[in-house]
Parts: sequence; C-alpha cells; structure tokens
Amino acid sequence: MEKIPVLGELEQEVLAHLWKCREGAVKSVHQAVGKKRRISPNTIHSALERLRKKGLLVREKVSHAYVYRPAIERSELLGKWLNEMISLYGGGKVEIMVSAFADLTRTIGASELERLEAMILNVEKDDPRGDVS
Amino acid sequence: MEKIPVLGELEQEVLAHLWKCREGAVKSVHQAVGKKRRISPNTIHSALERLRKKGLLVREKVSHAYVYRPAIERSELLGKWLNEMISLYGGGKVEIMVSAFADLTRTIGASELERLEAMILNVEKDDPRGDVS
DNA sequence: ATAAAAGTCCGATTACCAATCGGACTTTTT
DNA sequence: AAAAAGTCCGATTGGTAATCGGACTTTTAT
Repeated sequence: MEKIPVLGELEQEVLAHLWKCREGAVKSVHQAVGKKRRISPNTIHSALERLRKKGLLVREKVSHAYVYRPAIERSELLGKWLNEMISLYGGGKVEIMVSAFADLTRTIGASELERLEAMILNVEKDDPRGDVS
Repeated sequence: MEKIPVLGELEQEVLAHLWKCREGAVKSVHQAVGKKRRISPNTIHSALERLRKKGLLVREKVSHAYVYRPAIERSELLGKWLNEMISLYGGGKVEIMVSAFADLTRTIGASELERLEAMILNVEKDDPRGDVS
C-alpha cells in the first residue's frame, strides 16, 4: 500500500478545484483560486507541480501551455485515506468505524446515512471493480 | 467545527499506545514505544506534550509523575476526521463515500464489510448517544 | 523574422512544525 | 541532605509547504 501524501492548504484547494472543473492551466487555476489570495501565478504553478510529483495530477501540453487534470478520482483518494485512517487510528477494528459513523450522523443526517447504507449494500452485491490496471 | 491537527509519526504511535493502554506516564510510554526507536524519554515527553496542546491528551499528577490519558475516544477522532475528509475531498457528497467503500472492500474484506453494514443499521435504529458530557 | 507578451521552469527564501536531545529545575525517596 | 527519578525549557536538526524573482522558451503580432 503506497504512502498517501499529506496535502497543504493551497494544494487541497487546487486539487478540489480540478476535481470540480476536470482540468485547468496555471492561468485558469490562478484565476479561480489564486486571485482571491493575491498570490502570483508562479505559486499556483508550484502547487500544481507538487501535486504532480505526488502523483495526484497529470498534465498535457496544449498549444504552448500545460493543462493539468486529476490523475485519480476523488473517490479513489478518499478511499485510500479511509484505509490509512482506519488502520492508523481505528487499530484495524471494524467496530471503531461504527462509532465514527455514529458521529457522522450528526453531519450528514440520518436520512443521508440511510441512503449511504443502501448504496453500500449495492456495492457489495455489484462491486464493479473494473480497473484492471 | 474545530481544526483537526495533523499528527507526526511518533505522535500517532504514542496516541495509539494510549488508546490501547488507557493511560501511561513518560516512563511507561517510553518503554513501550520509545525503546525500540532508541530515543530518549525526553522525546516521548515532548510528543506527549504536543499531543496535549493539540487537545488529544489530558494528564494528571500521580505522586510525583504525570499520567497521561486520551482526551477523546478513538472513534470520536476518527469521526471528526471522516467529516473533514468528506467535506474536503468528497465535496460533501455522500455518493463519493460509496466508491470509497468499494475501495475499502479490498482492505477489510467483504465479510467484514457486511458486519459493518449490519452495525450501521443498528446505530441508526439505536443510536445510543449516551455521552452526556 | 523579430520584438513583445505569455507561459514555464528553476532555484532561493521564508515559515512552520515534528523529532530529537541536553541541561536546569523540582520533587521523592532513603 | 544526597541521590534518584521525573519534569520543563529551550536549541538544533530536518523536512516540506508557500511564496516569489529571474532565466528560459514558446507564441503571437506586426
């Protein structure tokens, strides 16, 4: 299991932006998340490159500029984090998860939790594990 | 929602130890997690104090030595982390969780997942939120 | 084709914080 | 009242995120 990198504040925001917009160049990302912070485009570039080195982004040259896009899905990264967190702080015990979810109820609401649970059932039956990488 | 602190390697191990043993002084924690690393008791002390400043431990003077114990339950912290991760990386969408759980299947195994799902059902019905603190 | 503009890359710099220890200080124990 | 055990307080080291300036490269406009 590969090590999951810790992300800084700016990195988080940049990654979130790209998950939302699917892709972006230094310029557009700077417009979206850099402007309000009053930082230079170079700072955005650095964050993008750091994310790329961490394997979370890929880029592609379009005309003269690079376009960055997420290398992995939100859900994939979230899943990895869940794994890590559970083994680290849950001691690998599934029981711990339950209490955590109890806590979660407050946030997402009981009805949402119900939906979640229904979906989990589906995943179990279905498990469309199609990534033959 | 308070900020959840990031923990270093040693801090993680120390906290995990205290969750397991319920409490410990510098000396005992050093025995348990410090010895194998060949670090001085002082290093353990620093980690304990850092954890205390982060609000994860409390201490109490017993005779002349301090005894540290977790300030919050494993499950509570894990729950908070889940919340944070979901809002940060899941965009608040419950659907994202499902895919994350799909990933989880690989780790905990389908049968464990089944147990988990059963427990979630229980929590929903029951929700024995007895912590009247 | 060549100058200006736009974009990219490569270090510094700053800032923060975990991990580590040495030494001073305090309290117990004998 | 020594000696031992424990605690506290910096100082140091090491890693890394955030930030920028300046050099370099590629486009674009004339």
